Amino acid sequence: MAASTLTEVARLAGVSPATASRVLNGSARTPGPDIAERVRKAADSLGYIPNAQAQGLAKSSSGLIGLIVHDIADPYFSAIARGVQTAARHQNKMVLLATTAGSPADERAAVAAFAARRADSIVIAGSRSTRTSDRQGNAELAAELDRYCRNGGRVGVVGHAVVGAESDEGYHVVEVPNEDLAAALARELAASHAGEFVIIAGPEGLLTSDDRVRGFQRGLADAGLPPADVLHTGFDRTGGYEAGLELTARISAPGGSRGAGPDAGYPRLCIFAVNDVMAIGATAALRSKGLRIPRDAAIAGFDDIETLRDFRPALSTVRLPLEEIGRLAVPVAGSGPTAAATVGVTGEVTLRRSTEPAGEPAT
Amino acid sequence: MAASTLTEVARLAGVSPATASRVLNGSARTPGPDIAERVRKAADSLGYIPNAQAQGLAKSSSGLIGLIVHDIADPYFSAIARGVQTAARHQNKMVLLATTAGSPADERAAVAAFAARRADSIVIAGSRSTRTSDRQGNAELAAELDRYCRNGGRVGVVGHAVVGAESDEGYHVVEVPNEDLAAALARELAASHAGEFVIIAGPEGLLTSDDRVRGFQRGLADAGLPPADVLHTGFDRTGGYEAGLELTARISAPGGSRGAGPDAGYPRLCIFAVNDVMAIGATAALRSKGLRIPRDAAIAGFDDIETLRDFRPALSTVRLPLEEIGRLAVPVAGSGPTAAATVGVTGEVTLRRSTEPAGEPAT
DNA sequence: CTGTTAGCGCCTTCAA
DNA sequence: TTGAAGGCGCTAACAG
Repeated sequence: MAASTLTEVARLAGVSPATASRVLNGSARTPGPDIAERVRKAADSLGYIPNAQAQGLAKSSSGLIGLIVHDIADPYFSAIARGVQTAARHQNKMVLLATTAGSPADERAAVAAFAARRADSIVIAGSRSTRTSDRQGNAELAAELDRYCRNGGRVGVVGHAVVGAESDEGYHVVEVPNEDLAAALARELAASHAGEFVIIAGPEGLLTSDDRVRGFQRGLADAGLPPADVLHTGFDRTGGYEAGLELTARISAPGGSRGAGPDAGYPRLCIFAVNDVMAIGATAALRSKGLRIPRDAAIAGFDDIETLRDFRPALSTVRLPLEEIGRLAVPVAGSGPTAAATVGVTGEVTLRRSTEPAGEPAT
Repeated sequence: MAASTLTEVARLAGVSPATASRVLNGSARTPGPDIAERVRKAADSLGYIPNAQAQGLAKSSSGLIGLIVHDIADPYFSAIARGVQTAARHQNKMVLLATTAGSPADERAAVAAFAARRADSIVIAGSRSTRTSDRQGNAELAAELDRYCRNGGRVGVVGHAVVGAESDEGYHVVEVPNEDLAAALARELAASHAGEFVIIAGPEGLLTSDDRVRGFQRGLADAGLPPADVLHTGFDRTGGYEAGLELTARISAPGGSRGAGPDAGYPRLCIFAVNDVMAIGATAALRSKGLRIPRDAAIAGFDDIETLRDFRPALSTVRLPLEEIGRLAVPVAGSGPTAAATVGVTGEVTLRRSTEPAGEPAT
C-alpha cells in the first residue's frame, strides 16, 4: 500500500491535480474557499503527505541543509550541530548529517552527496588541515565545493575560509578569532603565573590547532616570555592523555630541568591544551600519576564545552559561543550570492580554578 | 549554470540516457567496456553528479535514514547519533536529523517530514511519556508512525515499543533493560551503604525515568529496604541541580530528620539520579553549598556518558553501550517486514568513587 | 547489449 | 479561477 498521491486527492475532491496542488502547497493564492475545503478534506481523509522528492525535482530545491562534522558525539560538534539545527528550523529546512573524522576525502564525498541531494546549503564545521598529505584531498574538496557553489549552492564554513576556494561567491564564513583569543589567554596566564609554559597541540597542520598555538605564543611574547614547547598529538581526549603522560615525567622528574616536583613550592608548569577535551585528557593523565591540579601544574583548555562545566578543578578556558556559531554558519536562505559574507563571533577568556595559584587543595 | 544531467552526459558520450544510467549507477551489469569508458569520461569531464531526488522518485526510495532525538547536544543523544551514523554509512545512506525536545507533536511532525522525504527508515531515540497531557500527541505520533510503516517504512525505537502502535510490522526495538539495571544498581549500593536513599527523577510519566525509578525501588526492596523518596524534576542538568539544592537542605539541616550533617559520621544520604547529567547537576548543587561527595552524600547516575568519564569524584553509574544502541536501532535495509524484531542490549553497574564509603578526601 | 518508451509525483506555464 | 499539457532527471520495462 503506497502513500497516496496528489492526483488521488484531486480525483477524490473532484478537481484537477493542479488545483489540488495550489491549495495544498504554498501557491500564490488559495483558490475558491469551497474548493479549497473539499481538497483539504480529501487530503487528510487519505492521509496525504506530499512527496518531497517530487516537489524537489520540480522546483529544484530540497529544503535540506547539509552539515559536515568530524564526529557528532564530540561535544564541540554537537553544540554546533544544535545551532545549525535551530537555524534550519527557522528556515524550515531539515538537516542532513555527515561525519568524516576530518578526512578531506570523506568531506569531499559528503559534499558530493549533499550536492546530489540538491541541498540548499552546506555547513562545514571542523577545521581543515594544511598537511601536505592532505593537499590533494583539500584541493579536491575545494573543487567540489566550488562546483556546488557554481550550481547555486551556498556554503557556510566555521573557522576559516576554505583552503583553496576559487571564488568567494556562495561562501559564508563564521570567523572565530582563535589566534587572538589564545593570545589573550596567554597574556592573562602570564600575568599570574611564574612557571614555564607548554602547549599540547593537535597534529601539525590542523588549522584551528595551529592558530591557537600561534596565538598563545604571541601572547607569551607580548608578556615578554619565551615561546613554549609544543607537543603535537591527537586533537582529542586520547591525544591529551598521551601528552599528559609525557609531561608527567617532566613535572615529577626529581631535580629535572624544570625543577618543580610535586612537593616543591617551585613555579609550576602551566599547560595549555588547544581544546578542552584534550585538557581533560591531560588532567586525567597527570592525576593517574598522582599529580594534582592546580597544585602541581596549571592547565587551561579552549572552547568551554558545556558538559565539562562541572568538571573539577574547574577548567580555565576560552569560552566560545558554539551554538551561536552553528546558527550563524547556516547561509541565509534565498539570498543572492552577494549575501555571502563573513561574520565574526567573539569569545571570552575564562580563568577558573585549574590555573589558580597552587594553594589549598581544591574544595 | 545548473548541474549537468544524465542526458547531457549521454549525449556527449553518444549513447542513450538509459545506457549512461546503466554504467554510472548500479545496474545489473556494466555494458560494453568501451562504451562504459566513454560514458565515464564524459561524466566526469562534465562533473556529473546524479540527482538523488530524481533517482529517489524513480526508484521510490531515498537512501535516507531519519533520526529523531530530543537534543543533539545532549551527550546521551549524540552518542546514539554516532552509532546511527555508523550504521547508516554501512548501508550507505545518509542521516536526516530532527530534534524535538521530546514533544510528541514535534515528533509527529518529524515523522511526517521524514515520510514526505521517503526516508527508508526512521529511528526514534528518547523516551516518550505517558503523561495525560501528552496522550493525544502520543496517539497522533503512533498513528503517523503506523501510516509510515504501512507505506513500507521501517522504524527503529530506542528503549520502548512505541506507545499505542497498532501493528508490530515494521517496528524494530532496541530494548534497554532500564528497570533491571536500576534494580541491580540499587542492590549493589544497598550492600555497601547504610544511609537512606533518595531518587532524583525526571518528570512523572517519562518512561525511561519511570522505569529506572521502579527498578531502583525494586532493588531496594530486594535488599530489604524501604522505598526511597522520589523527587520529580527536569530530566537534565538543571533539573538535577534544583533537586540537589532541595536535598542540600535535607542533608545539612542540623539535627534534621535524616540526622546526618556535614560533620557527622552518620550514615549519609545516597542519591540516585536517573541519568548522569542530572547526577552532575545535583553534585554541583551540593558542592555549591559546601557539601562534598562522597563525604557528605553518595551519588550515582545512569548512562555512563563518555564526556563525564573524567569527572571527579568519579561517578558511579550504569554503563549503557550508547553507540551500539544507536547502531542497533537502525532497521536493516531491504529486509522484509518480518525482520522487525526486538534486540536487547545489556548494561553494567559501575561503582566508582562517588558512592564509596566516606573516607579520606578524594585523590 | 543497446535504444525506445513510459512513467515516478509534482509544479508551472498556458489556455480556457 | 480552473484545467490541460509539459517537463524536472532518472529508472525500468520493453523492443530491437
